Amino acid sequence: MAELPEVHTISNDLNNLVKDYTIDDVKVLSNYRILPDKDTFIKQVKGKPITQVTRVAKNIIIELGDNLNIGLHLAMTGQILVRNGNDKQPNWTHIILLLRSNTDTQTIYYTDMRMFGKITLMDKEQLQVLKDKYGPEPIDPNADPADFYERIRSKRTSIKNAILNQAVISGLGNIYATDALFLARIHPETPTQKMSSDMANRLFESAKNILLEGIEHRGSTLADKMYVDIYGKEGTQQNYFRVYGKQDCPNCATKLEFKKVGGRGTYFCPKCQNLSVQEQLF
DNA sequence: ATGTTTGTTCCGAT
DNA sequence: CATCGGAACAAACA
Repeated sequence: MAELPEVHTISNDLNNLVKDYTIDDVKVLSNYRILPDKDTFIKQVKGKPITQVTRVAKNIIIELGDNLNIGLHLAMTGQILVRNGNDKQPNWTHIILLLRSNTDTQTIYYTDMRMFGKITLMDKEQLQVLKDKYGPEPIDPNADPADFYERIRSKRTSIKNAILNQAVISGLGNIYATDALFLARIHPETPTQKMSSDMANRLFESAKNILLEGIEHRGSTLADKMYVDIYGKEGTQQNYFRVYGKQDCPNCATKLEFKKVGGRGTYFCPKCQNLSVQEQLF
């Protein structure tokens, strides 16, 4: 659920709220996946100041200074929620952080319905290893479309599969990838080997634009409401979806096709995103 | 009730 | 040996 725009919104808000707070107490309520292990996590984190909250691809990084970082991956149903101390504990809470500044306290709940996410304690070196796993982000001003093209062409799969591979390009998930392909007018099943540099440029630009739009709209909240910001508020990008979850092409009103590509539900316009049209362009 | 659902990793096949 | 596709992970909903 949490793709780049959602993680970006959460990490920004969290940084604004709790930067320079101290972690007063940590409660772990389940056998959630915590690395290296639960006891080490509690011991290492307790009493540490939060120097900054940042983001690496779809990971939230809570920097504690002293060469220590907490990496949070929300996967599909993870949430970070701020509630008043006397509010009811949210469903599926696994971890509670009690934070304190000179003048204020905050309670942060980490929840995850399906428990696909994980929490990793990392030193500087491990954080670098994590960063190195990821391809460039389309929203990075330094990212190079020509490099993107090379990465695409090094794969032998569908373009949809390739852009969901975070080592090729990071930040896209199924929803934004689907809309990015529509905006670039590229059929999701186009073999990467058939991508022209012009198609790659278009796709890179579309991916950048759709992710920036998602950030502007503070992410997308689907019917299941699994993504909300740290205050429990929904995003609005779902109101701007081009083809994801839609019936008809917003461009030509043709009935959209739906099929599994790489195991993921994929919507596309058979007319606007037509393989043979692309070959003509090439 | 069986089939779906957002992300990632791992295993078997190619 | 490297790479790719698909299953698996867990839970809720239709």
